[in-house]
Amino acid sequence: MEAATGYLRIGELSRRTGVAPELLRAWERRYGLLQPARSEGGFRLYSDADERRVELMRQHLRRGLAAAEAARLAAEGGDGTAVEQRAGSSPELAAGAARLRSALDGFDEAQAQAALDDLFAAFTVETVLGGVILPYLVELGERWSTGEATVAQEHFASNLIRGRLLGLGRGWDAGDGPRALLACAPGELHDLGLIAFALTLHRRGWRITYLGPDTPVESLAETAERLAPALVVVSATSKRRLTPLREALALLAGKTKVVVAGAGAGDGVDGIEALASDPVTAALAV
Amino acid sequence: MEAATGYLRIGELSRRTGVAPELLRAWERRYGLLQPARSEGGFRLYSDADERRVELMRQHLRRGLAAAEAARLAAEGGDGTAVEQRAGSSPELAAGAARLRSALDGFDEAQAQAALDDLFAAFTVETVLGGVILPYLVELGERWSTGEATVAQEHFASNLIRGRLLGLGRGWDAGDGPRALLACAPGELHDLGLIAFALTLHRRGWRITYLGPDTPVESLAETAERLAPALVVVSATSKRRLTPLREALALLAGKTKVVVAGAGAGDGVDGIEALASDPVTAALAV
DNA sequence: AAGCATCTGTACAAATTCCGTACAATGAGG
DNA sequence: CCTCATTGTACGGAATTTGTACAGATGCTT
Repeated sequence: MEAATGYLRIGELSRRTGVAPELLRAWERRYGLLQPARSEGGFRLYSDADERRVELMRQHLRRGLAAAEAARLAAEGGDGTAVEQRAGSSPELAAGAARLRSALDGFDEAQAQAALDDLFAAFTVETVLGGVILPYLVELGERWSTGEATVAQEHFASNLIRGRLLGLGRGWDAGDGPRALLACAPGELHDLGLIAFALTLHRRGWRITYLGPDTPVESLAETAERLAPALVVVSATSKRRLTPLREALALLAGKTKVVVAGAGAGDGVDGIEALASDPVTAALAV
Repeated sequence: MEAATGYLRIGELSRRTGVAPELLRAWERRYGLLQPARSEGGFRLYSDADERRVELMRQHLRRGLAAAEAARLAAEGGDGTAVEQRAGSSPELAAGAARLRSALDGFDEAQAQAALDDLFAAFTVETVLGGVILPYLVELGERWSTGEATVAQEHFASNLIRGRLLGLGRGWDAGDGPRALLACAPGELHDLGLIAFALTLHRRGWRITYLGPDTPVESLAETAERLAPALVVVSATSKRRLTPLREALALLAGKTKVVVAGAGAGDGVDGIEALASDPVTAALAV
């Protein structure tokens, strides 16, 4: 990290951020995004905060915001991640998350269901997924890997949440939108992230065909052949679940658009695009 | 904090929702579905709330509602500004309630069932009962008493809902919890509140014996004698249905615990305890 | 002083959006 | 069968937004 006093000139900032100098000046002039100090001779001297603002600006642009709006948000220092924004701006969401967590940790089904009820009642599905459920699952995974959480806990929580999410997905293959075919890679059992992704897609108008965890490639290919979906998504938490599928997926990708998702997707496999790690943001990007 | 809402231009909103820009403008002009802010040059700037409204609109369209109707519901349900939402308003639950109400008012059974399907899929029984169904029944009663609703409407809605609730109650006699015996007072025909109460009790582990509307005291006493329930509940919407039963109930109360419920229960009758007016909270209190 | 970086101001072109109006398909009602 | 309302879509000229480019002058480093 750069020292707080380390001032950058425009060329260096441009190199670091990948934004052309002309554009940096345009953003300053048009939106007041940056207010760099000046050297004696008039050169712009950017601080670390300026660099952060540029990164934020780029994030917002990548998500499709207009430059003017992206600049407005970036100038306010708005954190780019929807999760933290929402959790930070809403004590109710944080309270609901805490309630859910303590109920699940204590194997208290009734409390957990009630907490989920309140959350879904007060917030949109996307907000609850991205702001509570997915973060909880990540945390649970970490606690499991460090031995803080038991297998039983993980199963209890997963099954309860899976039931709720599948309930939300009722009728998700109806309608007239494009169809998406989703499945976990062979051997992969963690399907909650994929379900969250499917839910978000459905709420954007997609029809969903969900094959579930541990799906053989043949089944996937066969189903894809029959349904001719607009998109096929394969999810895996580890890269080693995907590498054996390279050839089959490449073959499939010749006919339909195929993407990989989940922590194992990395930057994509053999030219097949990878989705963002956060299912909700990923769905918005499709 | 206003920062949470990033403003989208029409192209990005179109990409995210899959609705053509022309159509977004048409919905705005024809139904006032969206009221986007404007950039200095006149470009539309949509908020997160607008995006939610479009999603809702699409959901309603997918279920076969006419565009005008879908827009009315979407505007109603998605009305919440970020602030209002955080205050505890409930977009999903409210949207479902609006859909149910509109379907029941229009004698549209399929739509009503579909709305109930979605509600029960997304929320627990208690939440749907307490948050949608019972409030709707109260409102319907008021509209009926002011002449805004017809008898036919009230019957149609009651019967449809009764069918659903009794369906949920299938097998509520099984289990090994304490037993509750429930009946409406003689002359009393409104049993939906009592059914809601029974459902909630059952989900707390109770076994239910339900005698239904207009139950003679003798039948009640007889059944109580035979089953020896841990609790007997008598429901009535008007006090005058209960007063003739005072002696019989007092006799019964000597052997088992007896409570009265419903709007007619008031503060209790002759030392017999009354339940809270809201069946769901009442059941939780028992 | 040479060579490169940066400054200000203006300009431009591609992409996007605006608005009003029109049109085609659909279905309900007379 | 005809009429009419509804609803999704299309067109086309004008305006806006936004990334990029250029010119001439000045600053910084070797």
